[in-house]
Amino acid sequence: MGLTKTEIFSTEQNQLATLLKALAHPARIAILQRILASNTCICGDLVEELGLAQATISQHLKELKNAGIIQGTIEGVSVCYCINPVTWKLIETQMGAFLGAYKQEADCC
Amino acid sequence: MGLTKTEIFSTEQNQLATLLKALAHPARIAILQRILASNTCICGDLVEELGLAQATISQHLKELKNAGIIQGTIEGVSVCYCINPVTWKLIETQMGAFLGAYKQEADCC
DNA sequence: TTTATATATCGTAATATTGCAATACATAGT
DNA sequence: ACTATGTATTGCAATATTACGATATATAAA
Repeated sequence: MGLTKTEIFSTEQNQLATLLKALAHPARIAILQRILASNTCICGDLVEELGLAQATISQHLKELKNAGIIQGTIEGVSVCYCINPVTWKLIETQMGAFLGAYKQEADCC
Repeated sequence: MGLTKTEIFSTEQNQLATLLKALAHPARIAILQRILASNTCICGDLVEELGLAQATISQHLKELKNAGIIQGTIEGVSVCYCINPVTWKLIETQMGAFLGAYKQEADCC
């Protein structure tokens, strides 16, 4: 146990859950907001700006990369990260469909 | 360690992360989709339809309830669950702002 | 009151996540 | 080659999550 039973759910359910899990940490939200705010690559900077150790931030960046949410390019000594537009669009689409499925009708509870 | 450093992030970052975390499991997405599909309360039913033990589903329902995403009303022997419209709206707003902050400009990476 | 049914809680095992120090790696400049 | 700088990886401790059997609780029906 302690292992999610992915096999009993649909591919879309698992995919959306995986994407949301990658977003579901304040440090990763902060990292993404920092990238979004600059509207371009972010090279370095992140370690000084967030109050976390360099190893911790590198780990969060790796998770975002693994989920396909960001992509990195080596730029000399440092690495530049930016949003992966394809995955971002996917999140918007899947999340939009999920959230939009709620039609607020008569209150029942 | 093993404990998220919530104190170094903003209230909004922590709130969004908490809400997304509650959604970030295929079983909980499936539960919510089941409620959304019926467009009304769901009383019972969930245990037979998902392939998880009753205790496990009850635990997932509790997490969704704790996050304020669903609300339950005792209806005789069973309990009826439905979407909490306030929280659902909050998720839509916060997530919309977060995702909408991405303006796809020139590719840099 | 007893029984049946539905849901919640407890306890526990397996696994995952978070955070960081230490260290490795990789590139730029000297 | 050596050094400095930025990032990744490793190893580990603390904590959280997932799943479920067993059991408790609560209401309805007999």
